[in-house]
Amino acid sequence: MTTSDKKSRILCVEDDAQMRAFLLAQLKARGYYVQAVRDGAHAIDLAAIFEPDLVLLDLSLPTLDGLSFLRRLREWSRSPVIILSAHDEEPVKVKALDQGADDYLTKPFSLNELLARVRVALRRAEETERLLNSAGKEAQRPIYRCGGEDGLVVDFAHRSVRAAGQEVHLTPTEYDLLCELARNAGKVLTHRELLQRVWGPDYQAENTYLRTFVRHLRRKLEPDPAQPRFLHNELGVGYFVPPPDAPEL
Amino acid sequence: MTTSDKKSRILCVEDDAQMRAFLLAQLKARGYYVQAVRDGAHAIDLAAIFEPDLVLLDLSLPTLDGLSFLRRLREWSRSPVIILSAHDEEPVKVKALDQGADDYLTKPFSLNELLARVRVALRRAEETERLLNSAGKEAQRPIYRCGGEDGLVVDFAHRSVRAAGQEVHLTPTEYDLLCELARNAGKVLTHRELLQRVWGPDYQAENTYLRTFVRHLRRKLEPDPAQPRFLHNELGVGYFVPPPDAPEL
DNA sequence: GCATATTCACGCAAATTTCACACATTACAC
DNA sequence: GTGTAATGTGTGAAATTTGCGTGAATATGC
Repeated sequence: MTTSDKKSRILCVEDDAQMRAFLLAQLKARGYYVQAVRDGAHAIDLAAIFEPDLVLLDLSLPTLDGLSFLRRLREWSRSPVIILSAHDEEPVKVKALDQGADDYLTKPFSLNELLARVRVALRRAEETERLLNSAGKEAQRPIYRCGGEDGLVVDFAHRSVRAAGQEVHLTPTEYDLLCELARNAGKVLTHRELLQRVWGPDYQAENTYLRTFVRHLRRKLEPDPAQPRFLHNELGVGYFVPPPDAPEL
Repeated sequence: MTTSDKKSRILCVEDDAQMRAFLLAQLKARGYYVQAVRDGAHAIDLAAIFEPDLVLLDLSLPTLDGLSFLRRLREWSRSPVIILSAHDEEPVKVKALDQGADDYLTKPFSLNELLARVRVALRRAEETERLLNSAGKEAQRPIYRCGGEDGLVVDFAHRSVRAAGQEVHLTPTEYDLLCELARNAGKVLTHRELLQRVWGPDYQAENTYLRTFVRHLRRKLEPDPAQPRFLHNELGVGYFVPPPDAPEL
């Protein structure tokens, strides 16, 4: 085994107590550092503190279901997620995978296969980690800030947005769109890219959606929506937001 | 009209002719750039030339079986690999995953699930690509630079152009034309070539378009449009831009 | 019923296409 | 050499098409 000596951290989000105990035991026996939690709401808090290298996620959860948890997590974390579900329906799988899951196993599953897929996910994550470190790392900032004190601030972890110092409420789709732009600040994202990432792969031609939501965002964020400071259009190509302010020292 | 969303490249290694044709058709219909090949020995050669972003791999192949191909590929490539196999035995799955495969689907599989898992793999790969670019700074970002500090700079990744230190706005067609020239800097591109690549194969005779857009570009980029420094004409042949500056040491 | 998402149609601005013509360069004749 | 046609190139400005912002109407879900 040529892996680093540091234990990989696995967060296990599972409703069923028996299954939870089983996974906990098996994973710990393989030398992983495991935390288990029962419902989605707690899982979000725990994920922020624990910073897992991998998440095992049951889809049917109390308080906050698996897919919602996944979406929340993906707003600020790229940790791989393996879904463990009792449902074998194709549309559910496709949806989960498109919303950011890395793998999907149907219960009952083979323990050895699960372990193999865990190794795959951790192997990938470790690879990108190594690439980043060798290239001169720059961790993704958990906050986008632009335009100084009375400018625009997006806090990915808290899912909150401030404009001109005021907290602004955004609907889920509005927030997702803004996130996508803010995470690629300074780069023009094409209509296709935005539609695919926010609405999914079947909506790549629905330019009307984009226009509508861009308008909503501008109404809520821009001092003067007719002359955008943050949400710029590149005619015939797509949209972009300015690169973030240089962090002060 | 050319919308330059670069297609993802998929290599499909599959024994069965019918399945191969099916995958080829379905993937092409989704806008991927696909190459298909019948056996493992040829697949290795093709992978080296084609440089796929993703490999779909059948396990049972003539001349060189799937797992051997996978091991050979992994000696020099990190491209994600999805196994498509008729075998559902757990030990085979585990072995394939541990030898470097990223996913494993058992035939018969649902097309939509395969497509979703293809998207997952490509999404991951693209993410690490993006992280590398932002971390490695401009070192590996493709850029055309010519004429020193107050010269011409084209940043292909950000779709931005600077001339004489000033950011310049280009329309889609203007940008596409400049890109085509900058990508082949130092080489004269004929009228036909340029028209074909920017406007499409039906416009090879529309020399007026070229003249108009060359003029627009010169107005925006050249200090003195009447005496071009960057956008030169080869009388009776076509246009070209000078070779890029030698990278400083 | 309220908040959110989807869909539609119109006016305006930007980008592309099209046109008429001026200016160069080459080729050939004388 | 000079003159002249032929071809190719640069120019300005119209006509046309396309894309975006907008308000508002209609679904959908809690």
